[in-house]
Amino acid sequence: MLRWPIPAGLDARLRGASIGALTRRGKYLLIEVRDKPRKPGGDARTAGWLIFHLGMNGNLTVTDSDRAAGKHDHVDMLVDTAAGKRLLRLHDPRRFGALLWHDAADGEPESHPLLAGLGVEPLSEAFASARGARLLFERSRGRKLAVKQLLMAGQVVVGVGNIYASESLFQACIHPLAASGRVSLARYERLAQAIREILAAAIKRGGSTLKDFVGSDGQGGYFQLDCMVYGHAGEPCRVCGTPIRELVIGQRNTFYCPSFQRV
DNA sequence: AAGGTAACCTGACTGC
DNA sequence: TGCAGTCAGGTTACCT
Repeated sequence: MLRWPIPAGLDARLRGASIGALTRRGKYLLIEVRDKPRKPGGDARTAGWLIFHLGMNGNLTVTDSDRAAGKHDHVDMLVDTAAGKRLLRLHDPRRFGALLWHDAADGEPESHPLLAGLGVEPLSEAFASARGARLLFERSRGRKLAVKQLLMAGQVVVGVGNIYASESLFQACIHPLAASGRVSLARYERLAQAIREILAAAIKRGGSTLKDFVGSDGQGGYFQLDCMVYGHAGEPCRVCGTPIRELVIGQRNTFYCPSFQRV
């Protein structure tokens, strides 16, 4: 049992099928599942999509087919590869992750309830240049929600987790508690640009490893070392020397420089 | 409808 | 050594 039960009958549905396109939406991973052609030489048909979420600590690995399942290994899928039989294994100690099925009969995966309300990809054209700023601006008018919560809600832009929200707001000189509906377009332009830069830098550094995160190469990331505010409560701001402050917004730890991050 | 908050669950760490 | 308490990279569900 992960966040939700794994769909009943999933194993039978996957048996004999093949893997199609691998895509991602926000923090959800999508594996297209294709059925065998009805007759030899026919076209493989999209049966549906496996939707994975890794929660806080989950991981998906490809491992030897005879490797015994360990603690917190929840799902094994036996896959024929060019290198022989391998196991695609879902491991998730904290069980905040999920494995769901979206059937092709229900349309594109974007229509799945968990994906339907997601905002734009931060590194896509839809968030590029002034467009991201305009999205944040327009979608926040009339709202009192703190700007950090707006970022993390994923309804306007996805992928901005707790670390990157604090870091982006620092770079844009915006106080995390600023009412999102009162932030100007000009400041959202700084923020959108900060989000793109911070995420690109984090990707370049292989992500942020606070404890156990590893990337697809099995190596930890180093962006946590570049964080200006996250995890630095009480230390001098690397820009102005003012001690970094920490507060809790929406149950999440938040770090900021009280000197030049303004509401 | 928006906003707050409780919940899901385990492991690592701290302090007594 | 052990036990209790606290805290984590995310997201949904359920109140008001």
